[in-house]
Amino acid sequence: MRPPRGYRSEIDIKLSPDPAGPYAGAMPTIYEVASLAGVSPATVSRVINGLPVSGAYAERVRAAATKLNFTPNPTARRLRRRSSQVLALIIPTIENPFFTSLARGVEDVAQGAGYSLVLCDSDERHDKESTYLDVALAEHMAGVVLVPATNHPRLARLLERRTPVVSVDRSIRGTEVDSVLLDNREVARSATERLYARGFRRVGCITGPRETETAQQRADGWREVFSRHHPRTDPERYLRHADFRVAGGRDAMASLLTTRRRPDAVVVTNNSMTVGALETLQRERISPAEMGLACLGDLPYSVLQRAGVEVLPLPARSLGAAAARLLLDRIGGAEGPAQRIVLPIGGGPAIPDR
Amino acid sequence: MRPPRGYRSEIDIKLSPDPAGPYAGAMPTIYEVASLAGVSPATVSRVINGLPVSGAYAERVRAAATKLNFTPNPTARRLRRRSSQVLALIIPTIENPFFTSLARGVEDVAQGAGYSLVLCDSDERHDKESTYLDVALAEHMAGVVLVPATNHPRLARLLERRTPVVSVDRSIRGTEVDSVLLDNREVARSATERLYARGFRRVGCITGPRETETAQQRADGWREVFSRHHPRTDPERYLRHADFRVAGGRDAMASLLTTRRRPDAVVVTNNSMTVGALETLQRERISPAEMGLACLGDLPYSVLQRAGVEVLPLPARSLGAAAARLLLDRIGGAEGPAQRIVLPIGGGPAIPDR
DNA sequence: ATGAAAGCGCTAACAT
DNA sequence: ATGTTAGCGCTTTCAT
Repeated sequence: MRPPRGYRSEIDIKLSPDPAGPYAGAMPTIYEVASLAGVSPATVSRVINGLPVSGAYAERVRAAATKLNFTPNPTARRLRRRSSQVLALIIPTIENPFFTSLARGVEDVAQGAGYSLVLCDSDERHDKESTYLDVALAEHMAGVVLVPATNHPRLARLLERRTPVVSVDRSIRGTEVDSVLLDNREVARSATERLYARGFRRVGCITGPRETETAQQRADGWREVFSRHHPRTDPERYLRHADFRVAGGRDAMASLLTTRRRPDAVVVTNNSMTVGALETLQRERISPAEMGLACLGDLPYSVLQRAGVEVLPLPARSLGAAAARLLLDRIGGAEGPAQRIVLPIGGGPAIPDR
Repeated sequence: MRPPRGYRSEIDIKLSPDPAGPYAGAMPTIYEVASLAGVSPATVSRVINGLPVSGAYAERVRAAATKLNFTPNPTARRLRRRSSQVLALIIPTIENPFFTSLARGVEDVAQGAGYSLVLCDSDERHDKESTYLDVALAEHMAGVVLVPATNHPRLARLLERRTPVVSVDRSIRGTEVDSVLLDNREVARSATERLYARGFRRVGCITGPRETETAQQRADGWREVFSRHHPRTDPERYLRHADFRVAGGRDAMASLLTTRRRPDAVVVTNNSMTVGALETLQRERISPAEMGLACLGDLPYSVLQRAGVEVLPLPARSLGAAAARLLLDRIGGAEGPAQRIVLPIGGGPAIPDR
């Protein structure tokens, strides 16, 4: 029998939670609740956790807990249970609205299920991502939603410990984890076709890094349509790889403008690069009629109708929500091979993205 | 003497970290490191924490720790120390780039000092904010950076436990906490003056909710300049209160357009409402020459030079960084009355905001 | 159904 | 300088 801080025997009458006591600010523990209710700490624990306890006891414990303003200490709980009610979400950058939307989707689902969410910004860097995965491991997080910064994230230790991981937006080579993806090829195809339908004659493409899956797939979609329209032209002449950032889009557009027989429209495969591309067009005073533009993904803080930019919204929020649901299923013990969900793009998500 | 999992007496020869053992995925503990190094757990703890240990021992412990891939369990540590290396940042919405920029500022400083950051989205709601504050308390966070959703956040319990709190961007009525603010009045004044300088004759204003401090201060700045130009006009006729969101800006601009002797320019006091205002102008086909616009804060995903919008950047990132520094000072034990830092707006922050 | 007690992994007296 | 040990607050056998 140990004498924990604040423990009171049944004889002790002074039961008030002396608010200005020597340990002002200390949270009450189950021991204090137990002695106030006249039961054992174990019984308090059972009540908190919804295990079978006789009605009378349960009531007394609840009353005591309320009176003392008791909240179970999550740290102690986590140490003992070796698990927590916390999910990690690792995104490549918090400053791209696509990922903040995705985060909202994850958060909606997580919160609805009683989990809290820790948001981590990997800054598109393998080392930071790795660090956060270690944190998730060390902190005994219940699961991880990951937008991988590379296609070989260090998941080994996490998976060894059977912590569920779901990858979103980008897939992971080799490792068997659930993933929620977009039909990138289809969305790029559709964007390209719209520009041709609007009457443009030669549609170029600005996509992301060569080694990035989404960048490749989107380029593939564009290439397919382009080659149909220009069977004799090498599509690579009209394709630029940038880095998915504003500056990259700016430079890539500048480069396309100097191409011999330059394109009269461009598909830009993400929101940030579109902003850059527009900046270049503006600087060169090239009107929307001279150079058409399609953007994959929303530009939430832009007002672009006037500029005639063809925007193809991507269901970022749904992506996050679907990933979170998949993760919660696994946490709940769902077995079976890794799932691979591809979200429809045109179909309109149940949860609107803005 | 207890026999912890994985504990090995000095006699035990089998010292390899059997990777596929019965507890696959279990993290090594200081006990395992201790026995591998042939020292006591306390010594391991001392080495980890940089307390004085003889060179030879320290070396052996480090070798053992490396070999076992040991990481101290943060949960156990937190339980024991009653404190953690984690900061909370509570923002009203992750979907406004102003706050994500601010978050980057906090993160930069936090990470530099070895703290991790938990980002929470209060959704501008008092109840969610309150919940996150409770989480911060229960999780023994080292400190909280708060963009208050209301001017009376529930800080009592946190402060009772002497957890440092810094408010950013908005101040807190009554409570004595450090705060980092902008000179909202000045920035609004400056925006208004620019529009008059550009030749507009009657500059209206769209600001945030009546009860919000920043909304009031910005409106005050506008009112001051407006009244100087129109001493006989009631400024309230040219002021609209909205909710700092896109839809609010849209409606407020629509309302201003129907005003008798309507304004020929408008100061909009945040980025989101500016987007809404622009949408209305576009729909009504009102050109930038007919209706001037100034926006308080960056519009990172917009390309607005063409639209002639006067953008006044706000040092969001610096705001976050300054708040984090203040917080770390307090965590480090800095005493003294609550500080109130007002960041210069025009002066150009040391850390650029994009 | 309830209680006693061990122990999650670590740190901090205290003893040596 | 190093080791022993109690205990942070909780959950969970194991008895009763």
